[in-house]
Amino acid sequence: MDKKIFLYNTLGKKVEEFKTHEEGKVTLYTCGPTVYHFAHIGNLRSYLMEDVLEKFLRYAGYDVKRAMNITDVGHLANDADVGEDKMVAGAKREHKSVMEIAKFYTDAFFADCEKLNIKKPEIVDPATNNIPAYIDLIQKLFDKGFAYLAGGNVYFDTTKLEDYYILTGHTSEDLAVAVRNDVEEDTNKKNKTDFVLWFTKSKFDDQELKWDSPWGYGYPGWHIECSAISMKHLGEYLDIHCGGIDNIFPHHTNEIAQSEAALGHKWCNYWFHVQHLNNKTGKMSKSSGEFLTLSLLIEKGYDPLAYRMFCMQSHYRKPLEFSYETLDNTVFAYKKLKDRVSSLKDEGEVDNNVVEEYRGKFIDALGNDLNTSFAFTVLYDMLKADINDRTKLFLVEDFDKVFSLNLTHFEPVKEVNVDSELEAFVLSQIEARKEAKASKNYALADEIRNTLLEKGIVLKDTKDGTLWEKA
RNA sequence: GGCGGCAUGGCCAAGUGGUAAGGCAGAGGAUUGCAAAUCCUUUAUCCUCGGUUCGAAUCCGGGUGCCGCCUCCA
Repeated sequence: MDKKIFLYNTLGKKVEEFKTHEEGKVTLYTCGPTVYHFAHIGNLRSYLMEDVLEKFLRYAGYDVKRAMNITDVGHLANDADVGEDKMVAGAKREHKSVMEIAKFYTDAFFADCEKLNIKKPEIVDPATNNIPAYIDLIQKLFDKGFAYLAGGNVYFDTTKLEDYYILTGHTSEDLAVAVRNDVEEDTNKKNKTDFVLWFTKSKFDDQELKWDSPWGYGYPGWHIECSAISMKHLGEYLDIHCGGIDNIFPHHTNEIAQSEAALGHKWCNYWFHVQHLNNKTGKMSKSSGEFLTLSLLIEKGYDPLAYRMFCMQSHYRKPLEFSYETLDNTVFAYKKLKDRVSSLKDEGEVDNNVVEEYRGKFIDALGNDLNTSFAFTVLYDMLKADINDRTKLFLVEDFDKVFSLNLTHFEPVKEVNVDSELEAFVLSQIEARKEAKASKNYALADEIRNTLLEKGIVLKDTKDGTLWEKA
C-alpha cells in the first residue's frame, strides 16, 4: 500500500483518498441479488465492476473481507404497489416452492458470475438465514427509541435522526411535495420517510415465508437484512458498501439510518455505486424494457468475457449504453488483444525494474477512482514498449489478476489425443498447398485453403511458414 | 415539481487550467502469387452561449439534449 488510492464516495459526492478503518484491511459489503428471476446483463454490470474493485484492492495489497446477502424474502411484485411478494409470484409462475425458486435463481446467478470471471464473495448469506439477527437489531432500535409500533407493523422513525438525507442531498420538503401518485400511502407511518422494520400485517397476505417475533408472526422489512448481515460478518465498522445507483434512495439511505441508530456511531465510510446499463430506450430493468440475460448473449455467440471487457472499457460511474454494435467492437478488440498476447514468446528474463514501473502505472490508473479504461491503455502501452516478451507475459498475467479476461489462457491449438488425426490431416494439406504454390498452381493452393476454411481451419502465412488455428 | 448524473472524432473512451491518450473500425503503405494475419503511417479543438484567466475540453453562470432517483428494481 505504498500508493494512494482514490475512490468516488457517494457520501460527500467527491473523489476521496481511500483510508481503511483498520490498517491494511478492507471490509466490503455488496447488496446481493433478489433471486426470483435471472439477472440481466445490467445487474451483472454492477457485480462485475464490484468484482474489479475487490480484485484491485487485493492487487494493491489489501486484505479484503467481503460479504454479500441473497435476498430470498419479500420484495413487492409490481409498480402499482399492489400484488404479492416477488418471490411468491416467481414460485407461482413456475409451480415451485419459494425456497426452490430461491435456490434455482441463486445457482443461476453464481453460474453467470462464474462465466464472467466474477469471484464469489467468501461470505454469502441468504436473508432467510438471519431472522434472529433482524429481531435483535430491531429490538435495539426499540430500546434506543428509534422504532415504533403502528397497525401491527414496526416502523423506523426517521425524524429521530440528525441527518436522514446524508446520502441524497434531498430535504424533507422535497419529498413532501414529490411522492408519486400511483403509490398507496401507508397511513400507519408517522412520517413520509419512515419505513417498515417488521411486518405482521401486510397488504400482501399470501406471504409464504413468515417467522415468529416479539411483535408478532410476520416478516422483515426489506432494508434490515443488509444492515444485519453486514454487521454479523463485517462488524460495526464497514469500509465500503457497494450497490447499484438506484439503491441510494431509499435502500441505502435507510440502511444508514437503522445501522447508525443502532450502533450509535458512523457505520460505513465509503459508498460505491455503479451506474446503470441502458439501452436505447433507457434503463434495463426487471420490470420494464428489454430483458437481456447472459445466457441470451451466449446463445447469440458472444463470449461472456467480451462482455466483461465491454464493461471495463467504460467507467463504472458513467451510464453505459448497450448496443450490439459496441459489443461487436469489443469482441474484435478482445480477440486481437488475446492474439497479440499469444504471439509473445517465452523468451528473455523478467526485468524487475520494468515490472515495478508498469505495476505502478497500473495501480495509478485503477487507484484513480477505478479508471479501468485507462488501465487498458497501460496494458497496450506495455505491449508496445521495447521490453522483452517474458517480462510482457509476466505483466499481462499480473494485470489479469484484476482484468480477469483469461488473457494468458490460450486455446491449445493441438490437443494431443483428441485432434491428432485432424492435425495430421491439416499438416498434410498445408504441405500439399506449399507444393502447389511452389509449382505456381495457385488455383489448387486456393482450393486447399478454401476447403480447410469450410472446415473451420484458418491458415496464416508467416515468414516462418504456415500456421493454422480453429476459427 | 424536487434531487442527482452525463454530453470529447464513425463507434467505445482518457483527460480535473497550459495547448486533445488508448482501443475498434476506416484510409494509405510494407509483406503476399492473391488473400488472411502481422508491422508502419494516418483522421477531432472537445453540445451551445457568455464569464473568469496570459491561457479552459478542463473553473463559474445561462441554455439545449439524454439518463437516473423521488419509498418494486443493481
